[in-house]
Amino acid sequence: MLNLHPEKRIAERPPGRPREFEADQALDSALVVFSERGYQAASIHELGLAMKLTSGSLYKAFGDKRGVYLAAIDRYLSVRRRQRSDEIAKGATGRDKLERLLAFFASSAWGETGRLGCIVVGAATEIALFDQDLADRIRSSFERDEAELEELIRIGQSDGSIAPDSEPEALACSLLCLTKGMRVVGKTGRTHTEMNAVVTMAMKLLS
Amino acid sequence: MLNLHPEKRIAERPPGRPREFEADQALDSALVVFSERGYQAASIHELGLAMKLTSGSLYKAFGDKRGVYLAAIDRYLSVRRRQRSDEIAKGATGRDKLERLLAFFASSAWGETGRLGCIVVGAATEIALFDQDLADRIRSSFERDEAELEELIRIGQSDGSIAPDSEPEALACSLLCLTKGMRVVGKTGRTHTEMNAVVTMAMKLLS
DNA sequence: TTGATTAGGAAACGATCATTTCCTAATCAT
DNA sequence: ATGATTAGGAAATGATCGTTTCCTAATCAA
Repeated sequence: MLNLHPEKRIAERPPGRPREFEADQALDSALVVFSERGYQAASIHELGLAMKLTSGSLYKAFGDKRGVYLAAIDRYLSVRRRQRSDEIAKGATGRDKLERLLAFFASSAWGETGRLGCIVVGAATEIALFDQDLADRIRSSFERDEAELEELIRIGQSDGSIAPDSEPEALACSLLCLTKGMRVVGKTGRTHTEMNAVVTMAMKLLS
Repeated sequence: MLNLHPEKRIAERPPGRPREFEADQALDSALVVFSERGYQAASIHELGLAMKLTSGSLYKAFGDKRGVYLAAIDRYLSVRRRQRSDEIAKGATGRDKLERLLAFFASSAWGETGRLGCIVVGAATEIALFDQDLADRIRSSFERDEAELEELIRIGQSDGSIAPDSEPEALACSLLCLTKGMRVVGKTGRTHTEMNAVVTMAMKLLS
């Protein structure tokens, strides 16, 4: 008898011995190592310890160190995007949505989370110049952030919660710089209060 | 006869074979390598090529790789501080001084200079967590930047060029984040126009 | 049960890297 | 001129790192 849904069966359980680890969970552990140490300083051994994998399994699952890094970045971007859109959805007006988004960035920039740093910011400063694939990822992530900011500004201008006279493009670029900078400054150890004050200050730009 | 000024003679020409390179010039070359590659990825060989020094001379002059890095950072901070205070001195009012300072940061964040990146931002994201000496350097550099911004804001409030109602501390922290973020975003390749627009936008915060 | 397939994991490999060693070269004081 | 001192530089060293190899273990299909 013909198997009418072979791809479904394979999706449910691929051939061979099953993995003993959750890829996403392992990548979350790798993310911590990469975030605080950067790409170059994170050794395979150190990654293996954090991910609870030996070098062999790690290479079998992700190809090479760069593969782990790219997968960790993709995982990070995916999780953050979901969290962000959840936050934005809670806002009623464009202004409210934007403030929630800025507050979301701020909440990652203080205390221990702030010290950990942002893997995307790290990638931008460390290797964006020497890895085209990675450079494209970073660039498109930044463009997405910027476009999201600009969209919220336009929404706010439409619903009257944001002054119509400021240019959405320039404002979005400025807020992009501000949020990325918060992650850099946050590496030196900042407080919740300080980062909240930055958000409050940024909101003044919307009049 | 007693040499009444031995320290002066030594300062003019120390004993032994003289150096065949200018330390500051070599550090400027090292700075380029460290800025674009970061600390870990910059190899001694690569540094030697850029600085036109062999490993031996490099170790004799700077101790080790970390010594080159710290010296390059100190050189960078010293040069930038001089350029900055020169720019600030040109401004008449507090507002004018502040705008010149922001424009100075912006001028390093676009085009090829922007792609090169900032060694201090790189150090903050890459190794600030694992090197106390370096962490202190980064922190004090950021604190100095922030204090300078705050001072200019207060000057502007005194001479009436900046609105008296905004809090200098929160504003300085925000501008610190903004300027550091410009260097991160600048790594992805931005235009003079974009970065100028960010400065213009930031100036709106001053009323 | 057997074969195919994939994961787990220890060990080894080859390359690279930071650092040291050791010799030569240049300068100054005597 | 000679000794002391420091720089220049090639070569070697020891460690580490990313990666591969190879064997065992687990799962499914037949």
